[in-house]
Amino acid sequence: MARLQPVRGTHDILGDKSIRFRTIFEIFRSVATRYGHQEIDTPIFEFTETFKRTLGETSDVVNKEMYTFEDRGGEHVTLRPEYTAGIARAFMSNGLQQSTPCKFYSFGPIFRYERPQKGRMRQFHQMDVEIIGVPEAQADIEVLAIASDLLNELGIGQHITLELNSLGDPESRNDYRDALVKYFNGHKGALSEDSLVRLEKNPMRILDSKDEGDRLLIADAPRIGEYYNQETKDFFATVTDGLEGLGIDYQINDRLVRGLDYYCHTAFEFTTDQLGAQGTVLAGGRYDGLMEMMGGPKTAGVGWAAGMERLAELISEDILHKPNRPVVVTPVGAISQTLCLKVAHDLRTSGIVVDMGYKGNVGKRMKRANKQKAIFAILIGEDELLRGVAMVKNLDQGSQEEVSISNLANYILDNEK
RNA sequence: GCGGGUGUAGCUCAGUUGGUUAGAGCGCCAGAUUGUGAUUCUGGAAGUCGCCGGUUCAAUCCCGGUCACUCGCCCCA
Repeated sequence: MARLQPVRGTHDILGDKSIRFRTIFEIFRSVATRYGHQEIDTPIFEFTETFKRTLGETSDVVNKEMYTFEDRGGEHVTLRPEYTAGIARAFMSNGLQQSTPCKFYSFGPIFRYERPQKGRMRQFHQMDVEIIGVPEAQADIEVLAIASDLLNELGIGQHITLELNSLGDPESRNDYRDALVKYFNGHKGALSEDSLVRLEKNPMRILDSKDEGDRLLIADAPRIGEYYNQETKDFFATVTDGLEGLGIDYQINDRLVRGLDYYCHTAFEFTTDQLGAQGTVLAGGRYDGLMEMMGGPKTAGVGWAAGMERLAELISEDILHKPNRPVVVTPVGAISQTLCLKVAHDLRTSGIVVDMGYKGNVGKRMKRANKQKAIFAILIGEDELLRGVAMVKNLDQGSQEEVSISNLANYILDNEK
């Protein structure tokens, strides 16, 4: 038994969970498709270099969270810890610079070597949306609209807040970073241990700190808004105006920063208070510097990723895309076995969900039909066989009536809800 | 990677101040009911008490380690 368990932080997806995943993905696909996005599936692993270069050597994702290994050919590869780098790589590999704008969506497993918690695992699943090759703020608005539509159609929009910030263009961002470093350097003695490390590696991260002492300092720290140049202000105003025009609520959070190095301008997180410490359900932003950093031509991009497992915990039972309740075909005695197989097959061909047990007497089979929440049981014995009819029992009402076998499919299609 | 909690049947959980055969509910299987389900009744199967080691005449219980889960930190979807 000891080893008959999944690797730490991985889970089997079956039953109710599987239905939840499918429901979310189908709604996601429907929304993304309506915005003209095309599906893209990139490999679940890439050369390690692809992620190292884009995520930044100092990020936690690169330093302690990647599933990296050497394959038999001596290549250094890594299970993807996020989507954007792989999609950007695919964009360049396939020469899509010729075909911008590119609007993509994707769904699949993501891997991070982390300590598991609720809503956080080592293999989890993300849905991803990217618009590549559009420097205009309209793309930011559109991508946020997709997110908003998705959460609303999942029925959880009211539990989720959109937190929005602008990291500014590179000039604004650098000015602000310098000001921040200067400020915190003057208060080193009061900073937490974690934040002292952040000060060296990723100073803007300090703004995120949950440490109480840090929070006092942060309250008086320079605000990013004070360092926006005109271009940044205009860009951000276009985004917020667009959201207001679409009736999408947001909250400016100027402490919201991104862990990844390639973001600029718009950064956002959709958060909830219903998932403990893992409140972020969907997050993303603009990454105009990414492609260049990867060695390609300068290409704008904006997108987001949403965590499937976290969304699956939030959606309510009644939006689930469950399969139709089955109809159960029940031979009464061995004599009608062959006919029942044929009847079941014909009903399936007509699009009806049909189950037929493999053994057992009528009582057993009815019990099983009930357990499967079947809507009808179709009983065919010697008597019915000879007369070309079937006994159709409505398992909700307990009533039954004879229906001619040639008319069975129509009868069921007319009477199932 | 750091700190706290937990681990007894498929599931939810009792229990043993260390002592012979470890319990319940739900679920599962069978029968009452071999041409009719849901209720009911009767019976049954199912546990290396997470794993390894230590203390002890004796450990599911105490101690150590380990694995997994869980809550928080770091970080993130």
